[in-house]
Amino acid sequence: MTAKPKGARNKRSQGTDVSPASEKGPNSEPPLSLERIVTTAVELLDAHGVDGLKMRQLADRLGSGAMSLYWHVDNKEQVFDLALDSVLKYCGPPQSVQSQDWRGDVIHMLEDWRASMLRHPWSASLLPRRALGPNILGRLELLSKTLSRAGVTDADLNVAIWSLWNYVIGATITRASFDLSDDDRAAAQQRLTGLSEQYPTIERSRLLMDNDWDGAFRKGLDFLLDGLAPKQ
Amino acid sequence: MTAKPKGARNKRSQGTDVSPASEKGPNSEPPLSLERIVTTAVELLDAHGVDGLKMRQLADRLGSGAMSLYWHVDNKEQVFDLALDSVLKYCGPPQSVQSQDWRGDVIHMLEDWRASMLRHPWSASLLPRRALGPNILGRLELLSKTLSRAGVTDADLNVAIWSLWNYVIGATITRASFDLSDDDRAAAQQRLTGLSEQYPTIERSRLLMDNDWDGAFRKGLDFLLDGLAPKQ
DNA sequence: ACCTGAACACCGTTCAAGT
DNA sequence: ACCTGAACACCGTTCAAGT
Repeated sequence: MTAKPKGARNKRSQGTDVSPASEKGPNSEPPLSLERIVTTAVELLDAHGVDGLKMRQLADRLGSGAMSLYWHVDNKEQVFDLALDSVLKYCGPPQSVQSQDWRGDVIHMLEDWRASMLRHPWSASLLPRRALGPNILGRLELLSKTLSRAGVTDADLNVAIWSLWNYVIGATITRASFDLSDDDRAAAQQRLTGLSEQYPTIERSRLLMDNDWDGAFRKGLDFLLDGLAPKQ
Repeated sequence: MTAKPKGARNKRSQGTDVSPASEKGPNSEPPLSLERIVTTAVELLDAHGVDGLKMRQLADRLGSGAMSLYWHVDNKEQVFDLALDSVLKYCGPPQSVQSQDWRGDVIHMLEDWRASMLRHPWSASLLPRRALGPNILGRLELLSKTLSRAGVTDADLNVAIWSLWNYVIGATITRASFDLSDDDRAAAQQRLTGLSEQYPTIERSRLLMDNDWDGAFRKGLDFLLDGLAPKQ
């Protein structure tokens, strides 16, 4: 329960000639900071997935002793929270000054959200289980404001937001986990072919292969928006 | 790589007077079987969540030595696969003989699917990450067949199925994880209230509380079906 | 204020062995 | 064919201590 540093603070010049970033020099590392911990955690998560993030390995990669992390961070859960939200920052649509195209703005934000999560395939499945960080709250606030301005009533607002949330989360988790396991997917389709008399329809359409995920995502999103918001 | 039993086989009479089912009698347990393992695994998952299932505890609860499980099962992953699919069985709509109401049939199956997963809150988040078992494949086959009969062309079929899948998965995972942590949710809304100048819109609509999840689910589903399938 | 190594509790799984 | 205990490798975290 002792006080701990919260925000990121000191930016230091990077001019000194250290070994290339991919090297694990056992010395001459900059001191630990929340910033460095989160950056490195994201790298490890990208490389090894949710189950592949180990506190010891993370400390090792940062060039510090195994237990030094625990001064900056309460526990592993918090590392997940920070890494997750760090990946969800949104900078807004291209030219944003009170755009008239609310639908375009919504689609831009949601497609960017999905793309950010697909760049870090561990993130989507983590998001529903963790506390909502500032970046994801910022996205929800922006979404609310845009839909509200587009004419969605307060009574319908929460339904609209959660429908879109559900759709984006489901689509991204599914897409990411199918991406993770190409072999598994092929094996599954293979196994399915062996049982083609039990599952003739999905076997015929090759449901588990050859899908236009991006197109399908956009199409379903259009249908939802058609229903959720009044046509202008 | 030695041969192992696959299907469930011997049904044995249960007439002998043993201790009541909730007792952990150290002896007089029936022998291990895939069936018993899966049933007990589901119980433990319901009680303690995904992270709360331990192989030792599972064996203990079954009244057998810690390592006996590994004769019936390859590893913990397989326990997850079996428990997951066991929870997804579908018995079909009420009176099913070639129903004319394809839309009602689809909605019935999807709402039943969602309800089954909500009864076992660990299941939804597991489903996208694991291999597809026979029960979930059966649901997808039925969905394909119904939509196909309703006039969805082969070219549009996969898009339709995945859109619905994404929506159901996203909605259920989100709902289940919010259910799991009532306190956390209240705390989150509380924290949000403290930052109301940063997130005024979602604060005002109390996005994180008081939601009609069932109604929202049904509404979004209707919108999707409107878009995906031709009006009759 | 910041970092560290030793140690603890826990957990999945291998293995050689029992019946 | 089916079950078992001992043992291994691994991992998050506590603690008492260093600078």
